[in-house]
Amino acid sequence: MPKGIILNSENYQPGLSIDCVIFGFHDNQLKVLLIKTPYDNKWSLPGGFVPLDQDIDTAAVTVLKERTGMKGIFLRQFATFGKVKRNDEHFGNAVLEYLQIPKEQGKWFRQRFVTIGYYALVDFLKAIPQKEHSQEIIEWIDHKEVPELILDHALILDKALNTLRIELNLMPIGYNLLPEKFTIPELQKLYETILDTKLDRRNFLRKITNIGILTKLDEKKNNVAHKAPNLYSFDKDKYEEVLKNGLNQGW
Amino acid sequence: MPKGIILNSENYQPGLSIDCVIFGFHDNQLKVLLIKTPYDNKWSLPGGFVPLDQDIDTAAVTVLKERTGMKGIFLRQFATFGKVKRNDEHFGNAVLEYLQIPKEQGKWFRQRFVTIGYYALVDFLKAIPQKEHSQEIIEWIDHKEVPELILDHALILDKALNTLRIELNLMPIGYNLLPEKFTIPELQKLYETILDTKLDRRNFLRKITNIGILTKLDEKKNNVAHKAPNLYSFDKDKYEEVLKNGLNQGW
DNA sequence: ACAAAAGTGTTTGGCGTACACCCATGA
DNA sequence: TCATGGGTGTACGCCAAACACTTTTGT
Repeated sequence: MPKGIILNSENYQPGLSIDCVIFGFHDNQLKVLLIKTPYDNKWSLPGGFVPLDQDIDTAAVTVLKERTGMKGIFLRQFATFGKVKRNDEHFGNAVLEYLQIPKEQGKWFRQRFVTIGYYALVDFLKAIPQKEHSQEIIEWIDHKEVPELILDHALILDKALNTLRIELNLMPIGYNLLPEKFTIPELQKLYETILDTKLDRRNFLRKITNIGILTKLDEKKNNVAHKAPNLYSFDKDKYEEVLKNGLNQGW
Repeated sequence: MPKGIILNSENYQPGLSIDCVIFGFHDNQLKVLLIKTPYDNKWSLPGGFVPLDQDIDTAAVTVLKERTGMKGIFLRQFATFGKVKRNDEHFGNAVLEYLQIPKEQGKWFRQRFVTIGYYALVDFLKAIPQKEHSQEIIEWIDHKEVPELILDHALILDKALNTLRIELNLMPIGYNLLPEKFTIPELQKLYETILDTKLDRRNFLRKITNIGILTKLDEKKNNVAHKAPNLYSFDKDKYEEVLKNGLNQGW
């Protein structure tokens, strides 16, 4: 929240917030969009409050649009966090001080906030981090080099990543994180990064093409060291279909 | 909430509730614990509010304990529901009227409630539905014969069941829903009921025993028509281990 | 004896895994 | 020409799916 703009707590769902874990993929790294808090040396997930007249999903979409300039993005609720101690007193006071809110009026910030976690998958190149004001620092950070986060945001991030790992088995994912045209090795790197393992190239190719959502383009990536890899795109229709039905049925 | 006992809204997290989808298994039916609303011909999921000094998970445990008399049960948060319109005006007024609360003081009930959904798996025979007061009607109802529910509870129930279906592929489940000693056909019926399909007996046996969490007992079920099936129990240690690591790794 | 449910084994096909060779390109 | 990464194919093993016969027990 920008300094000086005091939110009217009457207009928001009390004690409830949204936090978004926004994932992007670039330079073979899984990145997370984080915001530096001005009053502390910690970072935070982009988040917001829930207007009384907005669905929680809508509020999450709003956060995403404000922070990436993008609409119609893959966005999914994954968990809600509501430990009594998740707002520590220290945090509340630091915010109040920074925003110069008298303590009596600071009830809003010191109450326990229950926060609903959403994670989003976005095309790194299309999502331009948006500052809410000129001094704000908002950056893509490699998920392996995440600095100290406020509150329980580390826990939230962790849970988001875990959810992503599990959902990777239930649905194809690259569609949202890669540009329209991409190569199989790029897609594989994405999977490897998310899962934090190495995968076999040949087996990966077979498995991913067997899903039937990829279209091999008659085009190769250029300006590239070594042999030029083939470009692919997602078959949107088939992708949607698989999304609905799921991948690994199991039983 | 029992008639006449007016809750002090000061003590609860505003605009937030817990709803529990409590599953049991009996007579080859997947059952859900539901409560009849006194002021309407609809039913509702057991739920409650979140005391300011309680974690949301704790509040869910409390609901479960109040309603089944059981502690230490399988309980899992699965989604949070917060559409603006999920509290319809009509519902709020009906509650207020029944509880004889003046409309001015009824702000608490007419605000939009965001509700956190939990689902629980319990041993039908051990969980005795607990009334909060003598007139209350609380019953196990076959999930295929669920009557009309208030608000968006049908949606919540649906989502819970869907989550259960998905998690069935990630972990063994019968442990929580069956008595200590059970037969393979019973376990199979449970799976069939949850998934709403028929499974092959022989393949099911192989698959389920291959997981390595079952102990074949030297004992058969008696007082049963036809050939007496063997009794099994879960190997708690191995079960816990599998729970941690998950079943279908996928990638 | 018969019906209904339980126990058991085999075959087949597909998918996951492991692994090796050739090709294209920039340095 | 060499190093690096990309593309392709094959053999093996396991698991899942399909399927039939025997056993037990109550009626």
